[in-house]
Amino acid sequence: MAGARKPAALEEPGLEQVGLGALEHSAGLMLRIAQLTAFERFFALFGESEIKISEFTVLMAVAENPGIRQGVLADVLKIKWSNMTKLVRTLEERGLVARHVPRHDRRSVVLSPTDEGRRQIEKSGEKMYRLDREALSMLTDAEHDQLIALTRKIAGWPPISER
Amino acid sequence: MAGARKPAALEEPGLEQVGLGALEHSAGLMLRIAQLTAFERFFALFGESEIKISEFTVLMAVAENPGIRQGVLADVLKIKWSNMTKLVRTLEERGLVARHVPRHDRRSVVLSPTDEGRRQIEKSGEKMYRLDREALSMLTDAEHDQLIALTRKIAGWPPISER
DNA sequence: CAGAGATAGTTTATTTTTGAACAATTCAGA
DNA sequence: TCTGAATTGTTCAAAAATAAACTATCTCTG
Repeated sequence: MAGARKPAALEEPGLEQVGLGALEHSAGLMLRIAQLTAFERFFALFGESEIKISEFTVLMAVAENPGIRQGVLADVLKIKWSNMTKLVRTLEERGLVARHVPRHDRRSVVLSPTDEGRRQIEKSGEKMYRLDREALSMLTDAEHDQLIALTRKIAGWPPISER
Repeated sequence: MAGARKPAALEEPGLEQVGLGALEHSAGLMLRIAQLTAFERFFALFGESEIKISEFTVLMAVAENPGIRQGVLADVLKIKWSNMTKLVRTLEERGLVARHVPRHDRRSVVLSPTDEGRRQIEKSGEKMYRLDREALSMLTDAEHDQLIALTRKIAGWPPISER
Protein backbone atom coordinates (compact mmCIF):
# COMPACT_ATOMS: atom_id res chain seq x y z
CA MET A 1 0.00 0.00 0.00
CA ALA A 2 2.35 2.70 1.19
CA GLY A 3 6.04 3.30 0.70
CA ALA A 4 7.32 1.36 3.67
CA ARG A 5 5.72 -2.02 3.37
CA LYS A 6 6.41 -3.37 6.85
CA PRO A 7 3.53 -2.96 9.32
CA ALA A 8 5.75 -1.62 12.08
CA ALA A 9 6.12 -5.12 13.48
CA LEU A 10 9.18 -6.91 14.72
CA GLU A 11 10.01 -8.74 11.52
CA GLU A 12 13.37 -9.37 10.05
CA PRO A 13 14.06 -7.31 6.96
CA GLY A 14 16.33 -10.24 6.23
CA LEU A 15 19.52 -8.95 4.64
CA GLU A 16 19.03 -12.10 2.60
CA GLN A 17 21.61 -12.20 -0.13
CA VAL A 18 22.70 -8.60 0.03
CA GLY A 19 26.02 -8.29 1.82
CA LEU A 20 27.85 -5.00 1.92
CA GLY A 21 31.39 -6.26 1.50
CA ALA A 22 34.03 -4.13 3.16
CA LEU A 23 31.28 -1.76 4.28
CA GLU A 24 30.29 -4.33 6.86
CA HIS A 25 33.54 -3.57 8.66
CA SER A 26 32.69 0.09 8.96
CA ALA A 27 31.79 0.27 12.63
CA GLY A 28 30.36 3.75 12.16
CA LEU A 29 27.85 2.52 9.62
CA MET A 30 27.05 -0.59 11.62
CA LEU A 31 26.55 1.51 14.73
CA ARG A 32 24.05 3.62 12.88
CA ILE A 33 22.15 0.71 11.39
CA ALA A 34 22.02 -1.00 14.77
CA GLN A 35 20.77 2.14 16.43
CA LEU A 36 18.02 2.63 13.90
CA THR A 37 17.02 -1.02 14.19
CA ALA A 38 16.89 -0.79 17.98
CA PHE A 39 14.73 2.33 17.89
CA GLU A 40 12.43 0.86 15.26
CA ARG A 41 11.87 -2.12 17.51
CA PHE A 42 11.45 0.05 20.57
CA PHE A 43 8.81 2.21 18.91
CA ALA A 44 6.97 -0.85 17.64
CA LEU A 45 6.73 -2.09 21.22
CA PHE A 46 6.04 1.29 22.70
CA GLY A 47 3.26 2.37 20.38
CA GLU A 48 1.54 5.73 20.62
CA SER A 49 1.94 7.88 23.72
CA GLU A 50 1.50 11.29 25.23
CA ILE A 51 5.16 11.95 25.86
CA LYS A 52 7.93 11.50 23.33
CA ILE A 53 10.84 9.28 24.21
CA SER A 54 13.27 12.19 23.91
CA GLU A 55 11.15 14.19 26.31
CA PHE A 56 10.93 11.36 28.77
CA THR A 57 14.69 10.87 28.61
CA VAL A 58 15.29 14.51 29.42
CA LEU A 59 12.78 14.33 32.24
CA MET A 60 14.55 11.35 33.76
CA ALA A 61 17.94 12.96 33.35
CA VAL A 62 16.68 16.11 35.07
CA ALA A 63 15.25 14.07 37.94
CA GLU A 64 18.62 12.39 38.28
CA ASN A 65 20.43 15.75 38.25
CA PRO A 66 18.21 18.39 39.80
CA GLY A 67 19.56 21.86 39.16
CA ILE A 68 21.50 20.87 36.04
CA ARG A 69 22.04 23.53 33.41
CA GLN A 70 20.06 22.93 30.29
CA GLY A 71 23.05 23.33 27.99
CA VAL A 72 25.09 20.81 29.94
CA LEU A 73 22.29 18.31 29.67
CA ALA A 74 22.03 18.99 25.95
CA ASP A 75 25.72 18.27 25.49
CA VAL A 76 25.59 15.06 27.49
CA LEU A 77 22.57 13.75 25.60
CA LYS A 78 23.88 15.01 22.26
CA ILE A 79 20.86 17.18 21.73
CA LYS A 80 21.39 20.49 19.94
CA TRP A 81 20.84 23.53 22.12
CA SER A 82 18.15 24.93 19.86
CA ASN A 83 16.26 21.65 20.04
CA MET A 84 16.71 21.50 23.79
CA THR A 85 15.08 24.90 24.13
CA LYS A 86 11.95 23.63 22.45
CA LEU A 87 12.00 20.32 24.25
CA VAL A 88 12.35 21.87 27.69
CA ARG A 89 9.61 24.35 26.95
CA THR A 90 7.28 21.46 26.15
CA LEU A 91 8.15 19.75 29.43
CA GLU A 92 7.61 23.00 31.28
CA GLU A 93 4.23 23.60 29.63
CA ARG A 94 3.16 20.13 30.71
CA GLY A 95 4.27 20.92 34.23
CA LEU A 96 6.87 18.17 34.33
CA VAL A 97 10.00 20.24 34.83
CA ALA A 98 10.62 23.69 36.26
CA ARG A 99 13.05 26.20 34.74
CA HIS A 100 14.91 28.50 37.06
CA VAL A 101 17.41 31.28 36.36
CA PRO A 102 20.00 31.24 39.13
CA ARG A 103 20.93 34.58 40.71
CA HIS A 104 24.68 34.08 40.38
CA ASP A 105 24.56 33.57 36.60
CA ARG A 106 21.53 35.06 35.03
CA ARG A 107 22.41 33.84 31.54
CA SER A 108 21.80 30.26 32.45
CA VAL A 109 18.73 28.14 33.04
CA VAL A 110 18.71 25.29 35.49
CA LEU A 111 16.16 22.52 35.52
CA SER A 112 14.47 20.47 38.15
CA PRO A 113 11.59 18.01 38.12
CA THR A 114 8.20 18.99 39.46
CA ASP A 115 6.20 16.65 41.66
CA GLU A 116 4.13 15.86 38.61
CA GLY A 117 7.33 15.08 36.74
CA ARG A 118 8.44 12.70 39.45
CA ARG A 119 5.04 11.08 39.38
CA GLN A 120 5.29 10.60 35.61
CA ILE A 121 8.65 8.87 36.04
CA GLU A 122 7.25 6.68 38.77
CA LYS A 123 4.44 5.76 36.42
CA SER A 124 6.35 5.09 33.19
CA GLY A 125 9.98 4.58 34.14
CA GLU A 126 9.80 0.86 34.64
CA LYS A 127 8.01 0.35 31.32
CA MET A 128 10.69 2.31 29.49
CA TYR A 129 13.49 0.15 30.82
CA ARG A 130 11.59 -3.03 30.15
CA LEU A 131 10.87 -2.11 26.53
CA ASP A 132 14.38 -0.82 26.01
CA ARG A 133 15.71 -4.20 27.08
CA GLU A 134 13.10 -6.01 25.03
CA ALA A 135 13.99 -4.05 21.91
CA LEU A 136 17.45 -5.56 22.30
CA SER A 137 16.24 -9.01 23.25
CA MET A 138 18.43 -10.56 20.58
CA LEU A 139 21.35 -9.92 22.90
CA THR A 140 22.22 -12.04 25.91
CA ASP A 141 22.68 -10.26 29.22
CA ALA A 142 26.44 -10.55 28.80
CA GLU A 143 26.27 -9.02 25.34
CA HIS A 144 24.00 -6.29 26.64
CA ASP A 145 26.59 -5.40 29.28
CA GLN A 146 29.32 -5.51 26.66
CA LEU A 147 27.35 -3.12 24.50
CA ILE A 148 26.94 -0.66 27.35
CA ALA A 149 30.65 -0.81 28.12
CA LEU A 150 31.55 -0.19 24.49
CA THR A 151 29.09 2.63 23.96
CA ARG A 152 30.24 4.35 27.17
CA LYS A 153 33.77 4.20 25.91
CA ILE A 154 32.78 5.66 22.55
CA ALA A 155 30.87 8.45 24.28
CA GLY A 156 33.94 9.17 26.39
CA TRP A 157 32.28 8.27 29.67
CA PRO A 158 34.23 6.57 32.45
CA PRO A 159 33.72 2.83 32.90
CA ILE A 160 30.94 1.91 35.31
CA SER A 161 33.38 0.56 37.87
CA GLU A 162 35.11 3.90 38.30
CA ARG A 163 32.03 5.86 39.22
CA MET B 1 29.33 33.49 20.06
CA ALA B 2 27.09 30.81 18.66
CA GLY B 3 24.92 28.18 20.22
CA ALA B 4 27.27 25.24 20.04
CA ARG B 5 30.44 26.41 21.69
CA LYS B 6 32.76 23.61 20.63
CA PRO B 7 34.78 24.32 17.48
CA ALA B 8 34.00 20.98 15.91
CA ALA B 9 37.19 19.52 17.29
CA LEU B 10 37.76 16.21 18.97
CA GLU B 11 37.41 17.41 22.55
CA GLU B 12 35.74 15.62 25.37
CA PRO B 13 32.42 17.13 26.33
CA GLY B 14 33.38 15.67 29.67
CA LEU B 15 30.30 14.22 31.30
CA GLU B 16 32.04 15.59 34.38
CA GLN B 17 29.77 15.26 37.33
CA VAL B 18 26.55 14.59 35.47
CA GLY B 19 25.68 10.92 35.62
CA LEU B 20 22.36 9.69 34.32
CA GLY B 21 21.60 7.10 36.96
CA ALA B 22 19.54 4.17 35.74
CA LEU B 23 19.40 5.80 32.32
CA GLU B 24 23.00 4.78 31.81
CA HIS B 25 21.81 1.18 31.64
CA SER B 26 19.47 1.94 28.78
CA ALA B 27 21.35 0.38 25.92
CA GLY B 28 19.07 2.06 23.42
CA LEU B 29 19.97 5.50 24.67
CA MET B 30 23.64 4.64 24.97
CA LEU B 31 23.62 3.26 21.45
CA ARG B 32 22.23 6.52 20.20
CA ILE B 33 24.67 8.70 22.11
CA ALA B 34 27.58 6.57 20.94
CA GLN B 35 26.41 6.76 17.35
CA LEU B 36 26.10 10.53 17.45
CA THR B 37 29.52 10.82 19.07
CA ALA B 38 31.08 8.60 16.45
CA PHE B 39 29.54 10.57 13.59
CA GLU B 40 30.52 13.89 15.15
CA ARG B 41 34.09 12.69 15.31
CA PHE B 42 33.96 11.29 11.81
CA PHE B 43 32.69 14.55 10.34
CA ALA B 44 35.31 16.54 12.24
CA LEU B 45 37.98 14.38 10.60
CA PHE B 46 36.31 14.27 7.22
CA GLY B 47 35.63 17.99 6.81
CA GLU B 48 33.87 19.43 3.78
CA SER B 49 33.43 17.37 0.64
CA GLU B 50 31.62 17.04 -2.65
CA ILE B 51 29.83 13.83 -1.82
CA LYS B 52 27.83 13.22 1.34
CA ILE B 53 28.68 10.22 3.45
CA SER B 54 25.22 8.74 2.93
CA GLU B 55 25.65 9.06 -0.81
CA PHE B 56 29.06 7.46 -0.73
CA THR B 57 27.73 4.61 1.37
CA VAL B 58 24.98 3.92 -1.13
CA LEU B 59 27.48 4.10 -3.97
CA MET B 60 29.71 1.55 -2.30
CA ALA B 61 26.78 -0.72 -1.51
CA VAL B 62 25.64 -0.54 -5.13
CA ALA B 63 29.13 -1.38 -6.34
CA GLU B 64 29.13 -4.37 -4.00
CA ASN B 65 25.69 -5.48 -5.26
CA PRO B 66 25.29 -4.50 -8.89
CA GLY B 67 21.70 -4.86 -10.00
CA ILE B 68 20.24 -4.51 -6.52
CA ARG B 69 16.75 -3.09 -6.22
CA GLN B 70 16.70 0.36 -4.74
CA GLY B 71 14.05 -0.51 -2.15
CA VAL B 72 16.00 -3.51 -0.93
CA LEU B 73 19.06 -1.36 -0.49
CA ALA B 74 17.00 1.22 1.37
CA ASP B 75 15.73 -1.43 3.77
CA VAL B 76 19.19 -2.83 4.41
CA LEU B 77 20.70 0.58 5.07
CA LYS B 78 17.66 1.74 7.03
CA ILE B 79 17.05 4.61 4.67
CA LYS B 80 13.44 5.61 4.02
CA TRP B 81 12.26 4.94 0.48
CA SER B 82 11.36 8.55 -0.13
CA ASN B 83 14.84 9.61 0.89
CA MET B 84 16.41 6.89 -1.20
CA THR B 85 14.60 8.22 -4.28
CA LYS B 86 16.23 11.60 -3.85
CA LEU B 87 19.60 10.19 -2.92
CA VAL B 88 19.76 7.89 -5.91
CA ARG B 89 18.70 10.69 -8.22
CA THR B 90 21.62 12.75 -6.97
CA LEU B 91 24.03 9.90 -7.62
CA GLU B 92 22.55 9.43 -11.07
CA GLU B 93 22.83 13.13 -11.90
CA ARG B 94 26.48 13.02 -10.93
CA GLY B 95 26.95 10.01 -13.17
CA LEU B 96 28.00 7.70 -10.36
CA VAL B 97 25.22 5.12 -10.57
CA ALA B 98 22.88 4.01 -13.34
CA ARG B 99 19.19 3.28 -12.81
CA HIS B 100 17.57 0.56 -14.88
CA VAL B 101 13.98 -0.72 -14.99
CA PRO B 102 14.10 -4.48 -15.58
CA ARG B 103 11.76 -5.91 -18.20
CA HIS B 104 10.38 -8.67 -15.98
CA ASP B 105 9.18 -6.26 -13.25
CA ARG B 106 8.59 -2.79 -14.54
CA ARG B 107 7.66 -1.40 -11.13
CA SER B 108 11.16 -1.78 -9.81
CA VAL B 109 14.41 0.06 -10.31
CA VAL B 110 17.75 -1.67 -10.14
CA LEU B 111 21.05 0.08 -9.62
CA SER B 112 24.57 -0.40 -10.82
CA PRO B 113 27.74 1.66 -10.56
CA THR B 114 29.06 3.54 -13.55
CA ASP B 115 32.74 3.55 -14.42
CA GLU B 116 32.90 6.99 -12.91
CA GLY B 117 31.29 5.61 -9.76
CA ARG B 118 33.87 2.87 -9.52
CA ARG B 119 36.60 5.44 -10.01
CA GLN B 120 35.17 7.54 -7.18
CA ILE B 121 35.24 4.54 -4.87
CA GLU B 122 38.78 3.77 -5.89
CA LYS B 123 39.68 7.34 -5.08
CA SER B 124 37.94 7.80 -1.73
CA GLY B 125 37.17 4.35 -0.38
CA GLU B 126 40.38 3.89 1.54
CA LYS B 127 40.07 7.31 3.16
CA MET B 128 36.54 6.51 4.34
CA TYR B 129 37.59 3.33 6.08
CA ARG B 130 40.60 5.00 7.65
CA LEU B 131 38.58 7.87 9.05
CA ASP B 132 35.81 5.56 10.18
CA ARG B 133 38.34 3.59 12.19
CA GLU B 134 39.98 6.76 13.46
CA ALA B 135 36.65 8.16 14.64
CA LEU B 136 36.49 5.10 16.89
CA SER B 137 40.13 5.19 17.89
CA MET B 138 39.18 5.02 21.55
CA LEU B 139 38.46 1.34 20.96
CA THR B 140 41.09 -1.36 20.72
CA ASP B 141 40.99 -3.64 17.71
CA ALA B 142 39.40 -6.32 19.85
CA GLU B 143 36.72 -3.93 21.05
CA HIS B 144 36.16 -2.76 17.49
CA ASP B 145 35.53 -6.35 16.42
CA GLN B 146 33.25 -6.85 19.40
CA LEU B 147 31.27 -3.80 18.40
CA ILE B 148 30.82 -5.06 14.87
CA ALA B 149 29.67 -8.44 16.13
CA LEU B 150 27.15 -6.84 18.49
CA THR B 151 25.79 -4.37 15.96
CA ARG B 152 25.38 -7.13 13.36
CA LYS B 153 23.39 -9.11 15.85
CA ILE B 154 21.18 -6.13 16.65
CA ALA B 155 20.61 -5.50 12.96
CA GLY B 156 19.67 -9.15 12.53
CA TRP B 157 22.55 -9.96 10.23
CA PRO B 158 24.28 -13.34 10.38
CA PRO B 159 27.63 -13.53 12.19
CA ILE B 160 30.62 -12.93 9.96
CA SER B 161 31.75 -16.54 10.25
CA GLU B 162 28.55 -17.89 8.73
CA ARG B 163 28.78 -15.93 5.54
C1' DC C 1 36.19 50.22 35.36
C1' DA C 2 35.64 50.19 30.29
C1' DG C 3 35.18 47.37 26.71
C1' DA C 4 36.34 43.25 23.99
C1' DG C 5 35.42 38.73 23.91
C1' DA C 6 33.36 34.60 25.74
C1' DT C 7 29.32 32.04 27.39
C1' DA C 8 24.19 30.68 27.77
C1' DG C 9 20.26 30.35 25.69
C1' DT C 10 16.65 31.77 22.17
C1' DT C 11 14.83 32.90 17.68
C1' DT C 12 14.38 32.44 12.92
C1' DA C 13 15.29 30.95 8.31
C1' DT C 14 16.80 26.97 5.86
C1' DT C 15 17.47 22.23 5.09
C1' DT C 16 16.34 17.61 5.94
C1' DT C 17 13.38 13.99 7.13
C1' DT C 18 9.12 11.97 7.46
C1' DG C 19 4.55 10.27 6.36
C1' DA C 20 0.65 10.03 3.59
C1' DA C 21 -1.30 10.04 -0.91
C1' DC C 22 -0.47 8.65 -5.42
C1' DA C 23 0.62 6.06 -9.98
C1' DA C 24 2.17 2.08 -12.14
C1' DT C 25 2.67 -2.25 -12.17
C1' DT C 26 2.30 -7.32 -10.57
C1' DC C 27 0.07 -11.06 -8.17
C1' DA C 28 -3.47 -14.24 -6.61
C1' DG C 29 -7.82 -16.06 -6.29
C1' DA C 30 -12.59 -16.50 -7.92
C1' DT D 1 -9.61 -13.73 -17.44
C1' DC D 2 -10.97 -10.20 -14.28
C1' DT D 3 -10.69 -7.85 -10.13
C1' DG D 4 -9.13 -6.59 -5.67
C1' DA D 5 -5.07 -6.58 -3.05
C1' DA D 6 -0.16 -6.13 -2.77
C1' DT D 7 4.33 -4.36 -4.27
C1' DT D 8 7.52 -0.73 -5.93
C1' DG D 9 8.72 3.58 -6.31
C1' DT D 10 7.69 8.77 -6.50
C1' DT D 11 5.67 13.15 -5.08
C1' DC D 12 4.36 16.57 -2.02
C1' DA D 13 2.91 18.71 2.20
C1' DA D 14 3.97 18.73 7.04
C1' DA D 15 7.10 18.07 10.80
C1' DA D 16 11.61 18.02 12.68
C1' DA D 17 16.44 19.14 12.84
C1' DT D 18 20.08 22.28 11.88
C1' DA D 19 22.77 26.39 11.47
C1' DA D 20 23.27 31.11 11.82
C1' DA D 21 22.03 35.42 13.77
C1' DC D 22 20.70 37.52 17.87
C1' DT D 23 20.02 39.02 23.05
C1' DA D 24 21.62 39.01 27.52
C1' DT D 25 24.97 38.27 30.77
C1' DC D 26 29.43 37.41 32.52
C1' DT D 27 34.72 37.56 32.57
C1' DC D 28 39.03 39.07 31.89
C1' DT D 29 42.46 42.33 30.62
C1' DG D 30 44.50 46.67 30.14
